[in-house]
Amino acid sequence: MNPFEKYSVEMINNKLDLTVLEGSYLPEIFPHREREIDLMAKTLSSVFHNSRPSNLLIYGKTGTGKTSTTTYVTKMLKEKDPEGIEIFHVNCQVFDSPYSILVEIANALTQTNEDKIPGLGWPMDRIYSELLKRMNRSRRFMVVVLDEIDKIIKKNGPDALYVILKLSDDSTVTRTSFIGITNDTGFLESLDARVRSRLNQESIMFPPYNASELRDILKLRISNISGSKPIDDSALNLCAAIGAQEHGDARKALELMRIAIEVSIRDGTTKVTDKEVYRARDKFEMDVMREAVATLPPQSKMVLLSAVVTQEMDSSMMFTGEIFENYKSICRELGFAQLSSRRISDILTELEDFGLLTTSTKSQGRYGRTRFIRVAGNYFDVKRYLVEDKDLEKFRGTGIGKQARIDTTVPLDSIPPEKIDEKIRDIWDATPSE
DNA sequence: ACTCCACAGGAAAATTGGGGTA
DNA sequence: TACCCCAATTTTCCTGTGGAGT
Repeated sequence: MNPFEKYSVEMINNKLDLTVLEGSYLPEIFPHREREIDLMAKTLSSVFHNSRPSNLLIYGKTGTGKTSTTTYVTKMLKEKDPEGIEIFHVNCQVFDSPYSILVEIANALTQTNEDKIPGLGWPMDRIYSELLKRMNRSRRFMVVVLDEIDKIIKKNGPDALYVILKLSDDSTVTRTSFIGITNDTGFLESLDARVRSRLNQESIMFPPYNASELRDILKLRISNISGSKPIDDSALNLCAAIGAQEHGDARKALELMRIAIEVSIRDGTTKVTDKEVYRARDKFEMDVMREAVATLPPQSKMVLLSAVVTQEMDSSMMFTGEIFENYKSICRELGFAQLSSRRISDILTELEDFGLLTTSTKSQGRYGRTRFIRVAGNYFDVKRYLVEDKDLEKFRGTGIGKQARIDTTVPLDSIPPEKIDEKIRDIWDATPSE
């Protein structure tokens, strides 16, 4: 018997479809967001008076419904006038330079089988004029949603946005408006005045949900689940409470509920109780960490491995220098080229951003000023994820450039140190691409 | 008051590899 | 094929810094 039979049958028998609890699900009703939706609609409604809507800046913490309400409102706007309005949603975490964003928009504007602009190689001004050419042909209102807009500034400096926002001046035929979404409340201050005044023509703040608001959201979503699984009221309240604790995060509350239901199905319990929610929370934390580790670039994985090993050797505080030293020997051992200490410093910051490390800069007087670093959460779990990771387990040549593997049939010792990088390059060049 | 450790983190140069053109 | 342009990534070089030691 297929081992999945038991579980899938229950899914089918109960007609349980949990997609309404997933992050990508776009609801039709947004409880406690009436004010925000109205404000957004009021701003965008300028298109019906044939004038360009003001640019809009939306802020609020994660899971306060910024992205989904914006998606909903813009979708409704387009429904009102499908011919005259074009909506683009750009996730700036994926497309994080002005270059890639302009290319993305230009390629989305492709009509018929016009050539796609390659993601690399073209000069910036050519992309810009090509985009303008394509835009001015369509004779429409265009609304560009820049989701996680703070990422652009963070990666490219304050001038990056200026180039993009200039589009609304230069596109004479197509009137272009921007909606920026960010969860960084200090974002505005990091902009210089000209960009700020352009972007912040209107702004909407999304306040965090409180526990009772989260409960309303959960109730509404659950009522949309086709099929049923009994859910204790207290379990529902618990999800809401945890979500409220986490800066009013609806996404987390919904995700917890989804996992709790899955746990309940897997364990064959008759209903979802507090116990399932608590187990869901543990599973959630671990999944987040596992995912974060798995998606790291190979070099970051090695730095993290070094941190784990360093902490294991000496459970007291460790600092940047120790991690760098151990990182170097791990590289030697595994046959990876090593990056400079400056780069490792940045990677450590990145790992902190991912929540895998916690750091605090401390001054030790005579003994220098450095960051003290801890592996976040249970370092044994992190180590397990790393050890079972294929990048660190086998080092098959799936990396690129310097990240490729050294041929283990050639003892590392037989290569003079100054030739090692060259050797890696040779092997990489000889590696047949897939 | 002055030094100086061990870095943090900014700026600029250098390297890398895709893409275009001749 | 050789060569130039470009963005992205990494290295090199650099200045700044909090406070224990002297």
